[in-house]
Amino acid sequence: MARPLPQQTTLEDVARAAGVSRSTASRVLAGYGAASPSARDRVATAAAQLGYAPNPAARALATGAGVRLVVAVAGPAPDVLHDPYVDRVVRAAAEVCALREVGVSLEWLPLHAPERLRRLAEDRSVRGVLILNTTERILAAMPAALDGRTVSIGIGSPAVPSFDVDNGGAARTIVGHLYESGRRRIAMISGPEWMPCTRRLVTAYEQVMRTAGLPIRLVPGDFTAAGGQAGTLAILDRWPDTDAVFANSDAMALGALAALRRRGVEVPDDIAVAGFDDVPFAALSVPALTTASHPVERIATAAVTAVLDRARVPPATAYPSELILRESA
Amino acid sequence: MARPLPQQTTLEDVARAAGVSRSTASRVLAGYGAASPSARDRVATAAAQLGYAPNPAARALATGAGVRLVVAVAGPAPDVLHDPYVDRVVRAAAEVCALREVGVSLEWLPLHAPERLRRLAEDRSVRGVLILNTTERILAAMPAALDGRTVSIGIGSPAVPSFDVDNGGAARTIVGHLYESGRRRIAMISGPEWMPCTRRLVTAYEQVMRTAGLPIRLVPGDFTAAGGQAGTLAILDRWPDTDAVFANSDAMALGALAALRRRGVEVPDDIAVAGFDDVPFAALSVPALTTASHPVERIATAAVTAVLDRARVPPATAYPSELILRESA
DNA sequence: GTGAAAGCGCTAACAG
DNA sequence: CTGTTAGCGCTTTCAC
Repeated sequence: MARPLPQQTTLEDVARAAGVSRSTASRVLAGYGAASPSARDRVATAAAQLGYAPNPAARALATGAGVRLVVAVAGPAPDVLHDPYVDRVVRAAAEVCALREVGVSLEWLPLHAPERLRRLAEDRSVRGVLILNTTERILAAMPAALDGRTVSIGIGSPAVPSFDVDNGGAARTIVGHLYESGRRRIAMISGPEWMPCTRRLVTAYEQVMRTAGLPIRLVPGDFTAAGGQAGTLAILDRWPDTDAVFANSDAMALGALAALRRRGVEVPDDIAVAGFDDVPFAALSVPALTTASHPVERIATAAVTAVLDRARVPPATAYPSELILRESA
Repeated sequence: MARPLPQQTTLEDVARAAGVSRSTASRVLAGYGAASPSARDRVATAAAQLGYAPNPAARALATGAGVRLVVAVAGPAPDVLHDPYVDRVVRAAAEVCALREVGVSLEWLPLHAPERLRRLAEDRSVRGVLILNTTERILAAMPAALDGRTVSIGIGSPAVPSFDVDNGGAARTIVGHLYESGRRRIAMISGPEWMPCTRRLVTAYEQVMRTAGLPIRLVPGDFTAAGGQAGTLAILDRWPDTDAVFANSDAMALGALAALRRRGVEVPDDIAVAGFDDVPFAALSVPALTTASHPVERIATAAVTAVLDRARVPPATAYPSELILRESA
């Protein structure tokens, strides 16, 4: 046995001090269930005086509610966890969870083994699951036991509410901006194929371009700076007259900037470059990066709050992204 | 009551399948306490077959061990939580914790109200505490009830083991490198005054400079890019012949680069610039930033593992930082 | 070496 | 509106 912790005030103590039964105290503190104003009052006072704080473990055991929120990040390999975006989500989640005395744990969800979710479904310590990089396949494999305690930052389903940036709208805004500033031969470096958001960005880009009667110039990327450099060189090779590059992540955009500099191409004079994400250093690059900013923390907070409170939420909540105009486009 | 979760296999089930009592099964699974080889074997088999996983909440309730790890970040204001460094630590912690089915929550620890720790000490859901930006004052205010379940990334005390980068050594390496590459008028932009690591970097810098008979040129910074710009301008003003700037964070170094560019100063030809941290974009700046890389994830993992396992660890573990030579110095 | 029994702190029927 | 009662799943004395 671990060294005993200092005796903490328990619900029993509160009840005794308030002169009611434990159940009544429980009801009052829980907020629902019947309770006379006087009882309600005495319990509240006693709890405040004694500095009562419920024991989450006991509560979890009694209700079967679970004590932790699992952030499950889908991806082809465990290294998807090592991404500043994941860091931001986990941090926001850990902050929200702290208020409710629950903790966050972080796991990789193999793209091709969505049955791993079953383990989470059966684990009674799991209060809720937040899925990142959600794919159709994962949604299809979602165990029913997870219904009502799973949310997605990304695509959703009837059983899994979605909280996400309006990626399509954001892409249209960026491409629209490039168009309005006179660019006509706009290339795009997309993200990894397996990510659903990639498709949405690609579709939005293609729509805008086709509507404007402009050529599609699309090369695949991988969200890394190296990938951005490679993609940019590929674009320069295939379509030398390109006058704008929309990289679907800031890391790739920064890579694009590096590649162009090395080639002696002036940004934005010869070629405009736009990124996506607004990472901290997008403002510090040379030239400073025009990009789209996403309220990641706000989204994560809303998603986590929804799952912790078992709130009824709309099947999909879209968050606007903001165009951040700087020097590069 | 939340919708009932699917029935999970419980210790009772395992015991029944193994033909022993719950207590015996518990002992076997816990690993200590007496048990005949045969019982030991049957229980292990049954547990494996049934895919038994203990319920952490129940265990926590029975042992009083707690179900979450709190990452407490010391600082003057709640916004200390919003820092990529904190994100990295929390993410690493959440990854390690997942293996033990515990969660992480993140809290601000007011610099001037270390008594907040008492709340954590009394909270029976808290399995352990990881303190960031630890100060002497906080160590002094540490409740005894937290002994044995608290670790620090930063300075430590007899009661609180420390896991930290050898900041002094790292600073000596950086300043030494500047010296060896011929710089003699080396200025430093330090971090916030209240952070203990600031003092260590300052001391190391001063030692090296004094030993070499060189002038001390120190300006305060705040770890932000804006602060780095301001600090650099101040340095240029006060000591126009400065030939190197050591910014105590990459953000400040990047700010320094921006300020110097604006002033038409060539880096590294006129002035060398070195950073500290090796953030992802240090490699992408122009010129690419020479800096020191710290094994943040490794440190966090070790610290969290130590506190979760109640391991006996040395009072202080120092991790080496690595000099990352790039273009700026 | 093993099992019976008590209890961790809380919630939620269910009678009154 | 309130108290009684029965657990949630696990650990841990303490007799046998």
